[in-house]
Amino acid sequence: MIDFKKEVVNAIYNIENSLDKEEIERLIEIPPSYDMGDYAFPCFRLAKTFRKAPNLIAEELKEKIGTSEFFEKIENVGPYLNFFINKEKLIETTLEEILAKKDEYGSSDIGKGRNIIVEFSSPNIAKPFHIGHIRSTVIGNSLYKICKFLGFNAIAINHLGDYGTQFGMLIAAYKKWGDREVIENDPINELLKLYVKFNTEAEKDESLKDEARYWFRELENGNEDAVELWQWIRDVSLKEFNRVYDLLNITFDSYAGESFYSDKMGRVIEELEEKGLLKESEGAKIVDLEEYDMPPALIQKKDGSTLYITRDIAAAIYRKEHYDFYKNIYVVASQQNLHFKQWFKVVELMGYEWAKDCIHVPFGMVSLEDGTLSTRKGRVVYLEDVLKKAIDGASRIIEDKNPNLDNKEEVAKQVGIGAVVFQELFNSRIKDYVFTWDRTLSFEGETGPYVQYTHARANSLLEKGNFNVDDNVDYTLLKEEDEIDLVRLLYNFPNIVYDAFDKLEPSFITRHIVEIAKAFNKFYNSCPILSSEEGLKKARLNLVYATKIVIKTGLGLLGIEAPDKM
RNA sequence: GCACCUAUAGCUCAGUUGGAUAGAGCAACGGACUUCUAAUCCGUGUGUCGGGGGUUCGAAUCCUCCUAGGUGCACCA
Repeated sequence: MIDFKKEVVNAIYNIENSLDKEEIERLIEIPPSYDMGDYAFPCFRLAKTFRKAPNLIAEELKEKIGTSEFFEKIENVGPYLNFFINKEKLIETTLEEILAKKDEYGSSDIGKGRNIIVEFSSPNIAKPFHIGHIRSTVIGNSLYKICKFLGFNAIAINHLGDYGTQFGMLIAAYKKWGDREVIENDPINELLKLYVKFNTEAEKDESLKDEARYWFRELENGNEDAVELWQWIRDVSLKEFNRVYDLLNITFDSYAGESFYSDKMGRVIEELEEKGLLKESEGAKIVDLEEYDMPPALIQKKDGSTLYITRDIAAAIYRKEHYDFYKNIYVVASQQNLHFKQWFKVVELMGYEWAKDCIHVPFGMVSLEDGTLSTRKGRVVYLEDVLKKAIDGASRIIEDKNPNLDNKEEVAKQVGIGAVVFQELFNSRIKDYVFTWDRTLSFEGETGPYVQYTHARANSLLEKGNFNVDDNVDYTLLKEEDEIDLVRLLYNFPNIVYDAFDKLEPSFITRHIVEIAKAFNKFYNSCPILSSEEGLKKARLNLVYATKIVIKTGLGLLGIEAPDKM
């Protein structure tokens, strides 16, 4: 595929060698509107070296630059040198590339032979899977898919919260009040009840907390009774979680959670000791990070048991040894910024150069209209309910608009889930947001269903037009502004995918495929396709086909399906 | 108290490494289905880009101070 930006760089470099190619490339920008050009070179930077007004420089450059087969026009406007891409070349190179590569369009092999770990979702066992968990789950899944698409060997790890003092509480509570059968029937809710009851009782009776600590220690020491109970609780919880993962169509390569590292902590503590990093403080063992303006990292409690941070360090070391990762990515809420900063620093102090390859991908909080999520205060929205309501909503609309659709249930599921996931990946990760049913169940405007609908429309055209791939197409017939605008967006798709990877920001892709859908719908409304004369019809159908491919690929990278009919 | 994050149209948000007139969706109003799926398209926008100061030829974007909201700061995860 022709790289037009590179051609701009070459054209400028050939006549002006006071700047190197990298610098020219950095300076090139995209004008605010297409009628000003596709690329622009601002001459302000040269003004200093030449001691001349930038608009004069632009004028001189224009004189010298001549013509190029890649650009139909090069103009100087004020201090800018504007490049207008040769549209015929743009259309031809883009559509040929997409038709040749199909669902590989936008992919690459830059990650070949490299392992990237993406840790995401990581819910706590025995607690409900609620709307607060959706972000890590959906963002992580998308990053995982993006990494794979770029050729990396991506590894999805669900770092289950299946360990810690809370399990001591659960075991203690179960021993006191638990009933196996009742729990089997509705595991999460019943376990949650036990957990809540334990907490309220513990407020009255301090000794309960000692009991919890006792049971957690027993669990760490391998007490058979405790381990059996823990395993059972883990199993029933995971079964519940899997219902949601199935709905979302998400799978993991590993469920090695906190418990997996329970026997790998001793080594970390010894190593920290050997390297002289561990200090005794108030009976606990810490790594002092004062020098780095951070509170100390608490590695071991005074009762000898370990903490979250110890497990994360042990996990990172294990992963480096086991997967030899190129990057080790954690999709975890921004509340834990400090936690990650601390233990990344500890790993660095241990002398591991790969500390720099550990990356925290933070995201903002979800709250409800009446306040922050709080399981104990009953302010909770279950993720499964959200997904089911979205599916119901999609179902109703299908009944209304397309009651003769074949596989209505399947499509309702794809559209409903698509709406929720898309909404989740539409804004920058870092923003907090308030969950509202209205927004989640909206299927119009910049939404998942809008993009899916566009895809279905494209597919319908291809079916009715009996489209089949044919190399003998005259792309020069595509002259309409709406056609070219659409092609421009398709042309940029690979760059957008790369940016999404580079910034670990799936919303770049979400926004771009919305732009593509908008451009397509505009084209659809302004250009007749099936009723055009044969040559033009063929060229337009190829454009429709290319659009369908890119939308489907884009949605796929977000973890959203693209039904052919809806 | 200290640290980090956020602040752009009535609402929800884009705005790429500073650059040419700050853009979408929703909501509101008006228009387009006997014609390729109207979950669509077209039209209508008087924004102190939270406020002050600074750097720069040029700032929503960088620096600084302030304001508001959020989050985090030792035995939970």
